[in-house]
Amino acid sequence: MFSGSDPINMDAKGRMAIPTRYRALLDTVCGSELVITIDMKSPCLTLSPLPEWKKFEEKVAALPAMDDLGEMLSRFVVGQAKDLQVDGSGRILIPTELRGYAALDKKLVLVGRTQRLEIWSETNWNAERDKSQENYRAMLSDKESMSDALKNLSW
Amino acid sequence: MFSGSDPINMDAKGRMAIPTRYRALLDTVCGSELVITIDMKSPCLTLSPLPEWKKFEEKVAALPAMDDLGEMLSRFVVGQAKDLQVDGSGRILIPTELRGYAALDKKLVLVGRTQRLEIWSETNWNAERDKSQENYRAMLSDKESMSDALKNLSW
DNA sequence: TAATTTGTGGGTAAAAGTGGCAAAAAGTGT
DNA sequence: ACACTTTTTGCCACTTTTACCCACAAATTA
Repeated sequence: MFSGSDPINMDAKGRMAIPTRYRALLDTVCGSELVITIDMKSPCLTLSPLPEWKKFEEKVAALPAMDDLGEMLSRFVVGQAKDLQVDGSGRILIPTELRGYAALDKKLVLVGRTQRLEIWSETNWNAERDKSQENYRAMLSDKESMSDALKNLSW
Repeated sequence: MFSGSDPINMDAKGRMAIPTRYRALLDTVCGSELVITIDMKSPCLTLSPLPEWKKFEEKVAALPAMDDLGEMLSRFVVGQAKDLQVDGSGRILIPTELRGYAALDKKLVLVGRTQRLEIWSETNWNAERDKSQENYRAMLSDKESMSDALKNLSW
């Protein structure tokens, strides 16, 4: 569904334009109703079409009540999820309270992750990419510990 | 499918001509629909016919969801993959956001890698070639650490 | 050397992205 | 409850980018 990255400027009011190549798609899959929340693993936000989000929310709700991870996800991910509507000019308003978590300022990067989108500050995005790249190269040079998954990924 | 390297100039608008010898081939195998993304191992971009790309994307999608490697590839490789169409003059437009990663400026080198193509800046390409050559010679002189595969590679 | 093909550089029109204004809505205090 | 301030939202206009087209130059071929 979503792939590729787009550099986008957030305006002074915290609004971000959705790339035109996604707009028609979003309109058909969810009537342009989106859900935004934090990503627990990385300093970025995630943006999903409403139906996709609901599937995730149900999975979290189904976790055992005493499960620590479930509790955490429910509180911080579900607990901070907000509904958004794409406005007439194809933009969304990123809630103030979420901007800090992902350290968003003017320059953003919107990243397609198949079922959902990620919103990064340009700074965090570049830093994370460089870090991952180092890890990846280290994995490749250490043949011993290389996972089967990686060995089979001929590319 | 692809082999050999071609020096190509990127114009001021970020466009790059596809060598003539590939054009008919690309038209038949993928209707000139290509996918461009970053290479995690090296500071270059990779360019693949759409069907080839899909195979890779499926492999990544099949990796365990909690796998760090899978997450990394999905985010940075799939996440930055953009579809391209060869234009009427046999050129492609290299997305702005990918140019920086591979440090592309005017002089590029297009390298055939069997199933896909690599796009290098001339500077990075020369640097990488020199570095690899040194490594290779070092490996050849160190018989101990030479892998069987390399020993059996008769030339 | 002429003719054809390939590579390169622009021009232009359309589309997309961005910023700002102003009306509307919500919040605040008297 | 009303007036005033602040925030939000919708709208419009400007700028930048992209896509498409054409023209010229270089290289290849006849």
